[in-house]
Amino acid sequence: MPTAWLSPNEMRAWRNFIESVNTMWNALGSDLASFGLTLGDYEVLVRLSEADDEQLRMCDLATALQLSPSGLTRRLDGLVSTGLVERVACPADRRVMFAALTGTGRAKLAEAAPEHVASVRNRFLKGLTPGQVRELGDIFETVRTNLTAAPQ
Amino acid sequence: MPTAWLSPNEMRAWRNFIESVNTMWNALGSDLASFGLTLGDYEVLVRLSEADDEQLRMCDLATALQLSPSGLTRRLDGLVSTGLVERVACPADRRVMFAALTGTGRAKLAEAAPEHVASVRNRFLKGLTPGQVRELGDIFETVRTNLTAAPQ
DNA sequence: GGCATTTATTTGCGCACACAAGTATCCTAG
DNA sequence: CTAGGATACTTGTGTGCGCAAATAAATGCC
Repeated sequence: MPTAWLSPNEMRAWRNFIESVNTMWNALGSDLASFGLTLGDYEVLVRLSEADDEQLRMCDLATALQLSPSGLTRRLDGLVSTGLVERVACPADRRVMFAALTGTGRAKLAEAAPEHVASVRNRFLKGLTPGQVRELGDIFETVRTNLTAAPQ
Repeated sequence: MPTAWLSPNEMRAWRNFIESVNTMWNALGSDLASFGLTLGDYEVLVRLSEADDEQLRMCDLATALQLSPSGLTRRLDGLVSTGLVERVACPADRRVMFAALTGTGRAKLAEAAPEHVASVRNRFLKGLTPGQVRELGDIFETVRTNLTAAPQ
């Protein structure tokens, strides 16, 4: 297995990448904290707001968020306790629970979204040219496709 | 505060990015699991191996790894218990502890590194052109600089 | 129709980490 | 040389999440 070391360019890309991700994630999270939301909470609200009837089955939501079933259960517990989301039983299949956006949840998302978008710009996209943004989309489309293709 | 929504290109970049990062992180972690290492453990070994005398002060290591002091203490506990790292008291300043690579730790890193490099290639760099890799380095250098510049 | 299998969710448990407080040590001003 | 503050690390506590097991319900096979 002739595993070449990373080239200088590759090393530079990799190091800058991993160093950025963590910092950026923390920054985005603390920007959202003023709304009483975590990044994870926000993602739930976005997914639900985009869904038909503003609700999703737990398992579909877990998949979309790349979360384990139990992880989603717990994350939802928090959102339910603050009234942003509610659990709705499915009449057609009594195994499934829907996570459904409440009016409060919709309002909270509307309140936080502009700030979050500004945050993404500020923390991530700010200094990049339109060409770089396009390239970034291409690159991570490749990466994403690559990752889902190679399961193991 | 005229916060424009994300353009289609920006949205595409952002979504592909966040969707990739989590999956890639998990993949890299599970690639390392066969060596009994977590990604965090591996990072510790790399940093120590690159340091003078293969040792670093805890606080410097914590900063390098973007970890809280307590987080590093606990992470090191694991590595010490498996014998890959040891704590060494500093004679000059009795407050500080060095984290020092052991022979076992050096060997473990040498064993895991080629596989990890292959993993980074396979999970991340695989489908990218050299031009894209260079661009990636540029982009995340901008992002990283941007993030450290804007503390709040 | 009845039983094994698959699917959906929650609960028990453990791990990794952050924050705050505690302890030890060093540094600086007077 | 001593008091106050800064610095380095660890410990107490709580949170978020994954894995495995438990529960419940649907589905498929005979």
